[in-house]
Amino acid sequence: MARPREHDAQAARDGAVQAFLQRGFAATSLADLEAATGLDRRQLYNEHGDKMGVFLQALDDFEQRASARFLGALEAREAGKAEIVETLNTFVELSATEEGRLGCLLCNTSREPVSRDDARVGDRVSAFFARIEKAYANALRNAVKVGDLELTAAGRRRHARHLMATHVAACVLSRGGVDRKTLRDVVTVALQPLR
Amino acid sequence: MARPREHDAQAARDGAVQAFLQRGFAATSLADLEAATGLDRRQLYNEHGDKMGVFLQALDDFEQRASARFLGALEAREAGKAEIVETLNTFVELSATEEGRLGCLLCNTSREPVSRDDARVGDRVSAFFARIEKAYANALRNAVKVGDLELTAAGRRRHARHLMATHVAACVLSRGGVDRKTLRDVVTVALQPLR
DNA sequence: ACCGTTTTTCACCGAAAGGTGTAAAATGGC
DNA sequence: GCCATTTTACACCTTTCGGTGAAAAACGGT
Repeated sequence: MARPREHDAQAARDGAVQAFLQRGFAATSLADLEAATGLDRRQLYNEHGDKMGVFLQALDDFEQRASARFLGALEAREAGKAEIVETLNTFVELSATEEGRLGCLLCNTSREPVSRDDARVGDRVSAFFARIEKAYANALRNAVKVGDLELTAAGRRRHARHLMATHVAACVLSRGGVDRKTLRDVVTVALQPLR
Repeated sequence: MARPREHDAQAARDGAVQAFLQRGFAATSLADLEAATGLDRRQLYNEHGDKMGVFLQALDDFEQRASARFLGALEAREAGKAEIVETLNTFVELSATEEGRLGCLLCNTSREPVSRDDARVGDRVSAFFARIEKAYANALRNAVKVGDLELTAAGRRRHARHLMATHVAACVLSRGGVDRKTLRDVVTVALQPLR
């Protein structure tokens, strides 16, 4: 029917996510995106309309991947205390890697002006924070059910929020260049109430 | 000797800080800075060399003001448990205000590419995080000395780092649009170990 | 009144930004 | 083989970007 696509759509999306992770929305130019995706800008625009469209897609791609990788354990039906400990420890180790130094695209974006200017962006950031909180709430609920923890419903919500804040702080501090030992201490104290 | 200055230097600096708070480094143009400071770009350049110079000055101005306002109590000689509680509660209330929605210039900057590209920027961000940790460490040390708390030296450091992370998370979540009640819960749990 | 010095103002620069028009290239259907 | 359709490639547009040259304006010293 028509000319077949030559480029790898998945690789292009990954490239866009990577570019935005490194430089943010404002500082990533179309030339940067062309280099990162291997696509001509005309193709990017045919698919996503404009730069913001490319960015929104990258936000969604990142959320999907990050959720699968870092929230999957917490969102699982059988998640419990062990999964909470495991997840936060993952971030400690990650902080020492280049990937950790890039931070989280959603958390990074929350500090960009675009998250205030465009509701679609701000909403995704808020939704991601809410999802993180919900994931920890799920694990806490199970932990209580299994008898690993004693908490009221209100207490569970409070702790879920605190763990979410720790999760976010880990991403932000990691990008800020804070060393692994510092993050180790942060997580150790944050996990204390679960002991 | 020469023509006297007509503009208010302090107001101009405050304007620059405000502009960078709202739009970050990359997305703030010289035209924005002219509007925010009331100065012609030529004057900005005569004083600070280039846009980066203006930004570095704004970072320093912000740190000085933010430290005086939010770390002053913690850094005081007589700071203790009460000051820790008071400081974190301040951020909870601040989150409901427009000022809170702007976040912290240093924390916001940590996700900008410029903080990775220019060592002068990255160093200021790291130094600010370290200063926050030190402020909490000071208050914790006093609290132990007075008998309000029981902690080893290592325990104090751990808790100082955790409080620093909570402090930073409060700034970031506040900018991310998280509501006051959520932040209230975060801080409540974070302060639990001090009870 | 004049001079040296500094501030102020404004016009201007090349480069890079985001975005688009258009035609060649590559297919399946007829 | 030709057509309709879609992808690809490249040149090009306007606007805005960060940054600068140079002259006018406002003083104090003499």
